[in-house]
Amino acid sequence: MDKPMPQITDSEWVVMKVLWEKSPLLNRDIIKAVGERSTWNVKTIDTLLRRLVEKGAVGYRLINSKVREYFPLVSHEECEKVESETFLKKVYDGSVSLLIAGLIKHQKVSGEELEKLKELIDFDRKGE
Amino acid sequence: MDKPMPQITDSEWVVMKVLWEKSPLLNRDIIKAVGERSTWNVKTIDTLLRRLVEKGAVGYRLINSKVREYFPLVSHEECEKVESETFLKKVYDGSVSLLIAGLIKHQKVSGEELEKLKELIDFDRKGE
DNA sequence: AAATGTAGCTTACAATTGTAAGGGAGATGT
DNA sequence: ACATCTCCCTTACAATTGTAAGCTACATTT
Repeated sequence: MDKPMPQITDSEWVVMKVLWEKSPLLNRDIIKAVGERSTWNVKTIDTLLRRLVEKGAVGYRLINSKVREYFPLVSHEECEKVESETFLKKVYDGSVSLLIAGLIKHQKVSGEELEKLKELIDFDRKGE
Repeated sequence: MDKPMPQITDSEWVVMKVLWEKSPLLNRDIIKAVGERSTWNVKTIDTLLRRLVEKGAVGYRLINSKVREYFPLVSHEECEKVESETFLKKVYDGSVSLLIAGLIKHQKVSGEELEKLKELIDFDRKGE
């Protein structure tokens, strides 16, 4: 019964992140929150939201005949996973090791982050 | 004098990877190598290559008046970096820790990879 | 030299994406 | 009740992308 995950574009991700953070939200609250994270025109945000509804990534409940409460229909985790897989495959042929090596090479990993990372790894290994 | 990095699409990445692996290459060799990694029609690969030349991501030398030898004009590393940054920003607000946590959560990191990863990290830290 | 193959140039064409404008109908303020 | 505001629906429109086909001119083979 799984529908294929809808394709969520870069711009749409911004809207989704707002809804994943807190939902349900009214249109105006979405506009406001997205507005803080972008310079898009209200109409543009409107379009993004509408497209997300069309794609089945966002749903809503009617509050009254004209006002809706929006909420995500796809989970943050699921979308993260799909995006990560696509990216990994495209750039690193699916190899996480290569990805990490790349991040380090490009100095995307600070010393502090390396520490956290080690903790994460150690924590994860206990579960094996 | 840096030109802005050309935008390289998903399909184009496949062609670039072939050229990064080995170059210069003749058209037919590119067709062959890409053909092994996709089901695209020759004409499609042709178009991708042409677009890459237009974008300035690929250059060529004339071997004779009709045959060219192609090679990358943008480095693998630079492109990796741009893609990684775009992806990180889009999905994880730029946080590498969140990315790693996500990869682990989605079980993209095998036990074996965790080991390699630790080595990488330890190696990297020696350089600090 | 004629035939054939190969590569490059031009064109195609729909879907997706980024970025919005216009209009109408119900909700709300005064 | 009238004006105004919100919100939703329809439409726009160019650029990019995926996916090719057709034509042409050298190059190579016989």
